[in-house]
Amino acid sequence: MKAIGPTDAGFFAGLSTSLQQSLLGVATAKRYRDGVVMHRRGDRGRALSVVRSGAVRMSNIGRDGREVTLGTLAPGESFGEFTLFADLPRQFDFTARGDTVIDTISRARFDALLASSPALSEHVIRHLARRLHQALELLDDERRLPLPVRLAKRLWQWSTLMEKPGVVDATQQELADELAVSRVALSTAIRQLVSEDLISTGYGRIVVPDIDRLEGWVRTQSQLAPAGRGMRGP
Amino acid sequence: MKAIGPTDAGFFAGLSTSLQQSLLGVATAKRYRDGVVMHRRGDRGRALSVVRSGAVRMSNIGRDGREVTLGTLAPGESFGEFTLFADLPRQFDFTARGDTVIDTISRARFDALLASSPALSEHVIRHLARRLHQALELLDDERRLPLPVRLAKRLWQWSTLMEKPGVVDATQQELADELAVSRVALSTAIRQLVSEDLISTGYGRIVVPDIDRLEGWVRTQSQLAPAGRGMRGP
DNA sequence: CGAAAAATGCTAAGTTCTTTACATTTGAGG
DNA sequence: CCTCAAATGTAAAGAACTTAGCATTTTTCG
Repeated sequence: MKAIGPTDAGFFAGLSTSLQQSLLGVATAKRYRDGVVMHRRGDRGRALSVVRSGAVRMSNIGRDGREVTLGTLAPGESFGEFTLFADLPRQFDFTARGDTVIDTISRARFDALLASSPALSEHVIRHLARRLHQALELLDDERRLPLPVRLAKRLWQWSTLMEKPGVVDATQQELADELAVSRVALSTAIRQLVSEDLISTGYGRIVVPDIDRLEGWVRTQSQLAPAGRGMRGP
Repeated sequence: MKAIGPTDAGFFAGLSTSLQQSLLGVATAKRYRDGVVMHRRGDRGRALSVVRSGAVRMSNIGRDGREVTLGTLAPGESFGEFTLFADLPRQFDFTARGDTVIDTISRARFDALLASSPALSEHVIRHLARRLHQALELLDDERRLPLPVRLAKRLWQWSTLMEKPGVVDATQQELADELAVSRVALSTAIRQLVSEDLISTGYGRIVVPDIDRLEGWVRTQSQLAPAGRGMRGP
């Protein structure tokens, strides 16, 4: 899965160039190979991390020893906010997916910048609010939408982030993990989307021939007001 | 469901008394009767709301017209952060549950205070980080834990918030909505907890005789490091 | 090229949850 | 106290998903 960033959810999105440079100036780049565990649940390291390249998988281990994936962070996206802003230990395991480079900013350095820059404060607030919004939407989707729609939505989102828009490089097992279902269930959902000509499959890849049409289908199926651009009140 | 606040997640938790008073000073109290819809998805009203008494249910309407509850906010908890900090429209419908009083602070007034108080800024950041943390934990729980454990966890959390600790006043239908399962499935889960002597049932109520034991059981079943007080790194 | 590894396709049994339906119990209000 | 509405208990059928297993296709790499 090669993604390009930064995305809307990216930590730097909407931040002034000068502040971006201040932050990157105090950041340390670290490189991780595929599969390397960067942080474990419970760790108390205090730092904000931004994915520069590659991807980071957030996961947890169930009582039966199996991993449950919570999501994958694309370049531009960040993690470690809790260790920095809420003084909480790491909530999940963080694993590099593919060769991955992470920019890390220590809490001390971040706090120093934060103290001297109200604009950065505002930005962090906006960033956290957006992240929370996304998390709640994900929760809502998982409760409300049938699997094929959830899959389509995820594919739509990813297809726009990929190096080649419309080509999602991920195995069915990885997609199944992302959606927290079995590979068999995912396979069935894929078949449905294929039969509607919304996607086509390849070896280790899904191709979305018409991203806009997929988006439209998702909107129809989830049947909610756009809520992105949003409707005036009464 | 009568709860007392403010909780850990409450907006005012950890905020200095003087700032609390400044905020409440510019707040407007509004009263809603049981079942009244306060905001609808897509509304663009910009204000932060804090539950003073009663409760607020967040929900959404699926394509088949049925409501899906996302959670219930107890006294002290807040909503509307997105409209204030991320300039996003309302994500859900907000409905009063029982007679409910809400303190509302307009965006303009909040921003004014925010600009003049770095301490408030810090507080908002901490608050949002905590909320995000909770949301991700909920998502993780939903993916990882079987229904009886999820139910037990919710009951444990609620039982500590209630007016009478250990007594959760909610119907099985309401609990089922909270957990996004059918009443039949919830009933089965309740039976399991009852058979382990962790809870007992009443008419419109669940009684938790030993909250600590319930907490211990949940921890055993979810089998994760405490992560609250948390383990040093290597 | 050829073998091994990885990924997909598919089947079948078993589990969990939903839907629907109805009987029973409990509490509220006249 | 009595009636009715609300809440609970339970059963049966069906849908969705899991688990396990194996065959087939595709890629990788010696």
